Amino acid sequence: MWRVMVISSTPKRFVHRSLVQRGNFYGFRCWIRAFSGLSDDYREILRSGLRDIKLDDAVDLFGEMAKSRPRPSIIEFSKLLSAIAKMKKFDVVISLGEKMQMLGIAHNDYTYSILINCFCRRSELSFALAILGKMMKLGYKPDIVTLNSLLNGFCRHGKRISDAVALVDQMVEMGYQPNTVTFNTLIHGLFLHNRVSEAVALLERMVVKGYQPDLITYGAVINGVCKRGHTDLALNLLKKMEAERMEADVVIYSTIMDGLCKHKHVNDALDLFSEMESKGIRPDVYTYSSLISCLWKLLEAEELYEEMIRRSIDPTTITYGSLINGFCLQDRLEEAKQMFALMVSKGCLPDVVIYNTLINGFCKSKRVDDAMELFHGMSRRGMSGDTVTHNTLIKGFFQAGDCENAQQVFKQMVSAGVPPDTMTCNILLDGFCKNGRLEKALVIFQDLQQKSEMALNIVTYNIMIEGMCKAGKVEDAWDLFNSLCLKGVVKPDVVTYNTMISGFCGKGLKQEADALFREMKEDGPLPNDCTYNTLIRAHLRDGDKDSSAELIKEMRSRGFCGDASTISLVGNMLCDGRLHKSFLEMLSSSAREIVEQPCSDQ
DNA sequence: TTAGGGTTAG
Repeated sequence: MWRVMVISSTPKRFVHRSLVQRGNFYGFRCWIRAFSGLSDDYREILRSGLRDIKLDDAVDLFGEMAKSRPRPSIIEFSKLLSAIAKMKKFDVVISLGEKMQMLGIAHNDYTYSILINCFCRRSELSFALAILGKMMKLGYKPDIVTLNSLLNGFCRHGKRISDAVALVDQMVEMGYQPNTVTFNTLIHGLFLHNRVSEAVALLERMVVKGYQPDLITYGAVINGVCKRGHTDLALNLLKKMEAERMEADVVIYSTIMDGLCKHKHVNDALDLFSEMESKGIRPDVYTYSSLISCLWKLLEAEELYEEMIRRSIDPTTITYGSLINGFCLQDRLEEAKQMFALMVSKGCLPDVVIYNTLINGFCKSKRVDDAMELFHGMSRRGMSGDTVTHNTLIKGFFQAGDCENAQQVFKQMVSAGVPPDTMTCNILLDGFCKNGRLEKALVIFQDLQQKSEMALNIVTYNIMIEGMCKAGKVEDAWDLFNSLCLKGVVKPDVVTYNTMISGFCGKGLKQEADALFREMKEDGPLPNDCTYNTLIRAHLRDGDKDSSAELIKEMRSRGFCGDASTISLVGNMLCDGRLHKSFLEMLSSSAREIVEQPCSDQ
């Protein structure tokens, strides 16, 4: 509707001076007038400021307000729209805004501003700009709030971060004073577009220009740098806050600890945990959940769980999820299930992620039946699986060699209206290839390429190239590899090259493998340990000691070493006298241990 | 009555 209709309004401002001067008495009359015709319940909801209102109730209230005569003022409508916008139901706000239009309820600058915000949050910038134009035509000058909303729209939009930066400059030129929200929005936008150094620079410029960054500003920057592994920078920012006498809170500390843990500085994280406590900042459920999720390999995770219970910090679904995931990763499935039962007994409702974690754990442990039982348990609770649930089960059945049930789950997924994604396709293709049904995979692959809109990624092609190579169809694989290079839509990665090189080696096409390796070094992805090991084994099997030695040298110089199968091959060749002991020493330091051991019979 | 936004799980 907005697409064809330009919203109209009366430019009159509602608050009249005489009305204000008459004070409370007149205000009371207005109050009565505003709510007459509404049921008592709704009057109460409006009076209480719409806190904790549910979406359905809000929409019903809108209907009542629209029907009641005389109608409540536009201010009441704007409060309601704002409450729905806070629930992030932007599409609902937009459609109610359209309804107001149809019912002849005139918008004002606040409702326009809310609508601009909603269109921006939905990345529908053109509509936001159209409303802005309409608003200005009616004589409303956009204020900093409206402009910040618009800025947020530019920041969230895929390609318009430069426009966002330009908008701020324009705002200043037009005499607007940017505020902390302006800067925070722009900083957040820069991070969304991975422009880390510009975001950090903006924080510094803020300080230079005399704007005091707030906890949100620091939090956003610290989070942005931590997620990208720059934990040193985060710790420096923490020091800077201290220097500015700004007290970091539990969120800032938790964010840095999470970053440290995820980037393998667990001890630093635990130090920071002590530092935080010594400053009297109490860890909360986020702090504990984050630490537990990072420390699942260690006993500390379970200890931390007990500690938080002792300190009366209530675990959430996410805390339990981290613990359950930890047990699953260690294949301690019974304990995972016990934890699941514990969380349910404590009244913490499992969500789809919890189920997916457990289902994944059982599938990985080749217990697909138990995984299916959990899946049925979900239905009994009135929950339905999402794309991840189905992907996990399909993969589980394929890994158990059960193509029929894998297909069955896929069919169920489609009939239940759960949208398959690229991962689903990759799992299906890989499953059929690995279960000796390349032909079936090829049919699906062709359909996907010709008849569907599904975006295939490099993993899809890697799966097919590997499938073809393993089935001995190296020429077909090579055609597919070359078609990738020709089309240029998806770029071959190191795995693509490794798979193809391995395919050539497997067919004894060593020259082709070498040629591809050279091509890779000139104009492709960086070779990794797998590339070298594949080639080294091929050359060793061919008895080409010189080339093998050369490759080993090159591999070691790049910081890689022989993998298990290369070491085992060399070990065997050493035993039957085809190789000299020095070869093994060349491969890796850990390989020397094998030299000391007696040769196996193989 | 309008805006931004920092922490946790598959």
